[in-house]
Amino acid sequence: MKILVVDDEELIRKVIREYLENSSYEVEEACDGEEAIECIKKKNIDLMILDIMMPKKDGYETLKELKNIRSLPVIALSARKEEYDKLLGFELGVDDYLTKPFSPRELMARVKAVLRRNKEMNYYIRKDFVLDFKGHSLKIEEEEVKLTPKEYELLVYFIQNEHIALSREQLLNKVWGYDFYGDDRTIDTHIKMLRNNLGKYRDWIITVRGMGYKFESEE
Amino acid sequence: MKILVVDDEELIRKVIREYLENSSYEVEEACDGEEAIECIKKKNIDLMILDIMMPKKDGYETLKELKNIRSLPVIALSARKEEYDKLLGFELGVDDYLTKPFSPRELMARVKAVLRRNKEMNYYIRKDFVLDFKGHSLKIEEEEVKLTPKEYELLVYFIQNEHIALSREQLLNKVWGYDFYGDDRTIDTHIKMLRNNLGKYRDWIITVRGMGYKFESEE
DNA sequence: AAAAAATTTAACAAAATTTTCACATGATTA
DNA sequence: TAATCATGTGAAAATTTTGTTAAATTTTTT
Repeated sequence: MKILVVDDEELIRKVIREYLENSSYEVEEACDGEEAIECIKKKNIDLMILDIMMPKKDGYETLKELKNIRSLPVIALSARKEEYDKLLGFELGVDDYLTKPFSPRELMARVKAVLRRNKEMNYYIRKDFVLDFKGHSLKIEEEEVKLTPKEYELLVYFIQNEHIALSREQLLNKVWGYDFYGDDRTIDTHIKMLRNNLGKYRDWIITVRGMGYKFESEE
Repeated sequence: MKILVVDDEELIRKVIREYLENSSYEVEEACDGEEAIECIKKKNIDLMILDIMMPKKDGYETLKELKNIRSLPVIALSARKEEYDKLLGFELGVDDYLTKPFSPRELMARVKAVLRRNKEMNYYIRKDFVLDFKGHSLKIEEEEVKLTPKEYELLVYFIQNEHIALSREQLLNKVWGYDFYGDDRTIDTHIKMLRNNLGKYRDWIITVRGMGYKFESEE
């Protein structure tokens, strides 16, 4: 589980990181909304802890922009209690809320609760791209996209390893199984077919020359 | 348990969602009757919390239309207390009723009560497809469809897991029991027979290649 | 116990998927 | 720029999976 901590105060980030890492979460840091969005685009974040009052790009703007990118559980932090209604009212997708100062213990409890609620990742959603893990189905623009079993498995593996370049060998081992003794290039053919099926999102599968492929949803 | 919250006020939906999710219900939202009907057609909703006064399609119309689609427990919300008799009088299948403003705590109590009362789902109704769980019978176009015991159990399990792809192994374990040591392909034969019996709805049983089968009623 | 119904198995047909391979295309380097 | 190397692509061949039928077996009913 990877958690992104967004706060302009270095000390706060440090303390939160400390606690999260003690509970063996992975931690990324960002000191403003700008950086946060960058990070979310590049890494697979499972939860964001977001300070509302920040310079540059504040919490509200960050949440608004986030909505155009992907869905992500968020715990908001703020110094003023009155913000609460505003956060809920604006429908900015905040899962929980804490006012500063808060006890780290309390934060940890919220983190666990939110992650528990969102645990069963049933969907991978980016824009109008919806992969339904339970239903083994992919929809793009509301339309069902027919994938063969290998294409589906390949896509799932890519998504589980977003942003990471995967060698052909690794793909064969993980998707085909260690006991596959066929040709490397088999993968290329499947990549081709998968790309065709992804339609307008075909270039989310990126060729890493001399190495393999990687999956990345945005630019 | 998935609960659909229908209200035109964003803030109300948010607050209700908050409370429901804290009690670990799944929540869907709709801001008018139109959307609500759409949602009910597409997802497996177990309970609807419905505001009576809404623009576009109000609560009454929504309830009327709902009756043609399927049975579903409903808790109604309204600002005026006098509505209560009307709601019951029109026999629109409202299970409980709350006047605004109400305390979330009160709502939660009603939700739990209604779900407890309706726990034993008696019918699964889609168009003229009517599965009667109590009577162990299936009717299509008013005609009784004769199912063998295995076919019936298989169908029930599919319906309880609508939209979810089920492996042959899982089906064997759940429908046949953990102590069945026969052939995988037994399922295929039963699927064939079940499909034949479903007649014009035969393709609600969808083949998930390389994996198993899933059940999905509408398009 | 016989008959009927339901379930399971096995075999084959049909359909879909996977793999291979040859060649095209595009990138990189000398 | 030519040579080289890695990847893209199309189509046939090989394989796998599913659909279907019919016969064998088990269970239930009469």
